[in-house]
Amino acid sequence: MTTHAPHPSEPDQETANPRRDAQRAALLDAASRMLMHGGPDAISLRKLAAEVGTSTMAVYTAFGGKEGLISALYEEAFNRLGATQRAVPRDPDPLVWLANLGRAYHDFALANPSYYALMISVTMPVSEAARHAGAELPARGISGHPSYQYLLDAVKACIAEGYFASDVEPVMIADAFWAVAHGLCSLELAGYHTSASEAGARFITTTSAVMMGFLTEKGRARMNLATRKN
Amino acid sequence: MTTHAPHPSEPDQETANPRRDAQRAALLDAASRMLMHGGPDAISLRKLAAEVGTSTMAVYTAFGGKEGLISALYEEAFNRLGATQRAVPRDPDPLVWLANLGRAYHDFALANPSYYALMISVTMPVSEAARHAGAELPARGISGHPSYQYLLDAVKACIAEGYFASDVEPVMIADAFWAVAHGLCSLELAGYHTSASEAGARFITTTSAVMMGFLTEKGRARMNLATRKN
DNA sequence: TTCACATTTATAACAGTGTTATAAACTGGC
DNA sequence: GCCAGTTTATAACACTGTTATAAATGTGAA
Repeated sequence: MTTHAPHPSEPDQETANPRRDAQRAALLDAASRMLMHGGPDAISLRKLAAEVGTSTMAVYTAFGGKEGLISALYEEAFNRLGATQRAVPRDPDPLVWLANLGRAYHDFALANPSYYALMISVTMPVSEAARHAGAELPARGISGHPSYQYLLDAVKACIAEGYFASDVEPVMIADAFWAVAHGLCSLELAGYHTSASEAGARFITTTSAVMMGFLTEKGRARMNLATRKN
Repeated sequence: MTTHAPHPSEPDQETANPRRDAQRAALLDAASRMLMHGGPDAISLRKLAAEVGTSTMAVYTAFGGKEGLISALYEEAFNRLGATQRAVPRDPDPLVWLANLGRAYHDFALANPSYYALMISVTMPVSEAARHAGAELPARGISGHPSYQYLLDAVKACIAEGYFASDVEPVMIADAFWAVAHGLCSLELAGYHTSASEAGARFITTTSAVMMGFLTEKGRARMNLATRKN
């Protein structure tokens, strides 16, 4: 609902038109609501224009078309995810930090299912079809995004601390965690897990399992101490 | 590819008339091709009817509509996955069996990206929108399907053999492997992994990691022996 | 202000889509 | 051959995103 307008940190010089930005924000907001209500297919340019009180042409001048609007929502989704990851405190223990990053990812996916589905849908093989249609994808996906960098940094810290084996590439470990988190969120959003507490336990169990897989002997010993402390 | 309809010399089983089934198969076949070409959205009932040489009404009498046709493709996808899982030999070592099941899942997803995307898309939060629209989902998803049963059996065998801890529910372990495999396939199909060999290595690394996480002390010792043998 | 240029808007038309009502064609059983 | 019961083809309906066009609006300089 609060699509942030230009603020002190980054003054947009080129688009200093408040009227245009307001309508653009209103369109994005209404589109976001439609997205959350029934997925990307539920976004109708006509209904959207009617809701904001303009014509469909506004979408074309502001976003270049429906695809551009969805790309904007796509960016919004990654920004929201990045914000949740940024909010995770950098714990002195990198394993704790990593676990908290995972929990934040999990919470985000469950709190914003439509946004999560959107960023996944673009990330899915459907993108091949979209690419074939001549459309350039909005971004390379999560890689290169700040949210992935946090994960990678946490993994590197775990390696530096001696928790994880140093003979495995950090990117591979980070991708493993990413894949696990994504897969778990997907299944959970599909409704395969009855209660929320069970889903939480499942998330912890599975992420801990893959964590265990990358631990060194020394790291495993430390891990056992940590679990005993809890 | 399709049964020869004109000649009535076919031994008529008690099943309904072969002419109808032939057209139904032709429609499903053409729809499958459209699906593989550009995803579910690329399936146009008009183009499909034109390709088969009939009208759009055929889709309604055979499948009840587009949704029914996609449901049929959905079932087809699960049947194909089930066939690949069934083809995996039941190795005396359940850990090997489990690993081979994972590889088969991986191979299927990469060989049939559109089918995989379809079964995932229905499994994804978009289903909530579809359910809200009044449509009943074709099935409960992978759970309850033979392909999941193979996975669950392999996990149970690993527990019985002493590889995996017996204090963790088999379903939870199976779901963990399922989530990992799904997440890895999703990311790979999105094109995040450059070479196929790297993707294969990543799959083995990650699945081995989560495997390691569920191993008992005894299982870990046996696992080390196995890796040494390779 | 006033004019000229650029942009954005609204309207309508276009090419699609899935779906449905209706009437013709076809089936299988007598 | 005839007669229900289906299935089909056609056309219409209600949508969709997109685009051409012209009016309205905003913008910037004289």
